[in-house]
Amino acid sequence: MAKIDEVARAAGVSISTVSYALSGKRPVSAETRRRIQAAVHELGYSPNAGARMLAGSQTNIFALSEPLRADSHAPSHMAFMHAMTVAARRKEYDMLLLTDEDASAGMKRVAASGLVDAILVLDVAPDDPRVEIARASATPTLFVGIPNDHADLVCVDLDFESAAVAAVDRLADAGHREIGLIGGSRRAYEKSNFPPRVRTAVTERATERGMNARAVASGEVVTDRSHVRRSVREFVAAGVTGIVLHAPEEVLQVALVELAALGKSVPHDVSIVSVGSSFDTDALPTPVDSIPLVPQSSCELVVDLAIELIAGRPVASGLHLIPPAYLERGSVAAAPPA
Amino acid sequence: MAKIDEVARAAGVSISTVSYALSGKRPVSAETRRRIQAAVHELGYSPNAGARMLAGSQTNIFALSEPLRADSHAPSHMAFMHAMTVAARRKEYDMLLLTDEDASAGMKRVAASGLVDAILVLDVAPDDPRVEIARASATPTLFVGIPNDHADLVCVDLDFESAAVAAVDRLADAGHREIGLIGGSRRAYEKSNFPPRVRTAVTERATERGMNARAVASGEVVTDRSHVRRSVREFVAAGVTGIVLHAPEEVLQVALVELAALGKSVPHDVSIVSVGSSFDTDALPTPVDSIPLVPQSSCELVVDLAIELIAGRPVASGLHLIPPAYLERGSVAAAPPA
DNA sequence: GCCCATCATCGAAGCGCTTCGACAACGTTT
DNA sequence: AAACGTTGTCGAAGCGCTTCGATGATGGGC
Repeated sequence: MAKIDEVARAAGVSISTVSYALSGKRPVSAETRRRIQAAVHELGYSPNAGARMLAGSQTNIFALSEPLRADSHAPSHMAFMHAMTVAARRKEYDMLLLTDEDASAGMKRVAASGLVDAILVLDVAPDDPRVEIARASATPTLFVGIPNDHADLVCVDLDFESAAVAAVDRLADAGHREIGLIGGSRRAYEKSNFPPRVRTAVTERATERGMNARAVASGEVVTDRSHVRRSVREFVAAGVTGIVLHAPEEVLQVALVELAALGKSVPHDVSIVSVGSSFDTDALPTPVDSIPLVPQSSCELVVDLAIELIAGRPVASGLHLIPPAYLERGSVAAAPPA
Repeated sequence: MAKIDEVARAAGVSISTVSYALSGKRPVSAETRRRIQAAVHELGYSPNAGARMLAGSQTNIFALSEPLRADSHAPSHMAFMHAMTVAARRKEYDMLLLTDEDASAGMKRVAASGLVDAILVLDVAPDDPRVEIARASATPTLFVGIPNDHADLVCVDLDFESAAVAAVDRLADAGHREIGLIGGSRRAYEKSNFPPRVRTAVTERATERGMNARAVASGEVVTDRSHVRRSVREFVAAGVTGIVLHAPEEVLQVALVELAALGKSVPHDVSIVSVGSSFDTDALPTPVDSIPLVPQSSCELVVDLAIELIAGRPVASGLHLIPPAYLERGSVAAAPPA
């Protein structure tokens, strides 16, 4: 743990010159900078975090508020936490973890103690209590996901409505007239914001395009796959030729297996599109067209916005929606003749 | 963001008295303490984290090194990260997340900058590169899991060997003579330390008890359940009456379903014990006897040990094994007559 | 009634960094 | 040759806290 004065002495300059050379906030001659960098390397110098926080006004730490409920879909949460931490590190920020039982108290604490420069909120519920804390706090707070009451908050999310519309349009363009939506678990519909948004957008767009849409929620797939299988059978019996799926990976797997069991081939008999999935549909036995929810995109955007806010630059409050991208994988074909 | 001098003024005392009243490091009269606490509450005072780090020698932050590989079992990792963060908070510590791509560099960085008081390492691989960093670092570093080369490291883990022995003994005592072990995925056997430990312990103990044991790995259950089902069928065909299972929840589910499909009832025809599972076997449709791997236990212990090290108190280096607990759930019965 | 503990409190010195203002040393402009 | 901006560097003042040594006030022992 070398200190800045040791570096200064080794390089034959003053402490402030070392500081300026490292921060780049004032010009330092090339030769001096070289000597300082050599000394830094030589001594393995790394500025003391506490001193930096105290003297500068930044901590270079974000807080990540992630409520880990027992029923959460762990892989998605992991993906987001990981993507967020990586995105932060790319900008020289570290990530401090806040847990659920701590959510509000934790946010207050890290803000009040100046431990973090900004708070990033994941897995936002429609009526999330963290919204109020955010409003009351002077520490920039950004949301990934959209609470009901989001005026004057900075929220980032995939544009689920557009994604749903794009999926429906793709099927409509291929001539499908009867489509089905398989959503997530009932719990997802209650605790999250976007499943109902997708459902509404799918049914509305289908109507606009003169299609007939039916929607079902998946059950708790980990424990019981029968619900999804039954839905698939009912869809097929009802003449559905296009399926939009907005659910975790397991649900898609089960649906594909059931279609195969029914002797229906994808995309010849039934076309299928996955919407807002945070997993890789290319990794499935049958690749599936998808409009993915890419954690990296949301996380990088939210980190960038956080940095803008920290720097005191203006950021538009309200929704920052990420335009959906349609990945063609051959699971959509022309509707079979009726 | 009130500061300590404002609290001091409001309480009519000096700054140092406030500090002592809050830390308890020197006696302060009851009356003075009362006034100070009132002022703290009134002003919403929370000590500045940076100043505290700089002046004191502690940061009250742990780093958590968690390599999130794509093939990791997200639910278990989540459970551990969460348990660790909660355990830390109970001791007034915050948790800083280190990602894999950062593992070694990140550990060095947080140690060199004095950002954290200790580093906690999760998901330890047999030949984990983080072991070397730990040895070279002055910052206390503790492992949950056991690398091959663990001399002079502080490692905490469930006593998997004893757990395996207890499971085998339970079956042996019930008169079973032919048992089968279903392990985790092949990858788990390569990347983790404990699956082979369990396998070895099970087969050795079975031999000691005069039993015949056969062991199989599960395939990648999320994508392909056939592997586990085949193993179960083969076990049954070979006359296995007791199954030890050391694998994720899904594997157990599949095994139970397959047993039912074969017309075998648990525990009447086949007894079954889960070993080292971090999930709740009570939540299954059929509760199953288990010797669980409880994240809270490991995490609380490792946090306690970290605090001892930080305080400069001696901690035995080497393995700190958590004794297994056998949870009886009625899935083991006397072996049926041959 | 005096001396010496004991207790409660205070002042001041850092902790290691950032940043502001100052100032040489130099070339440019008049 | 005087006046001026540049450029590169330095000294010193904090940032908000912890902690050490010192000091007054109190009370018990003789």
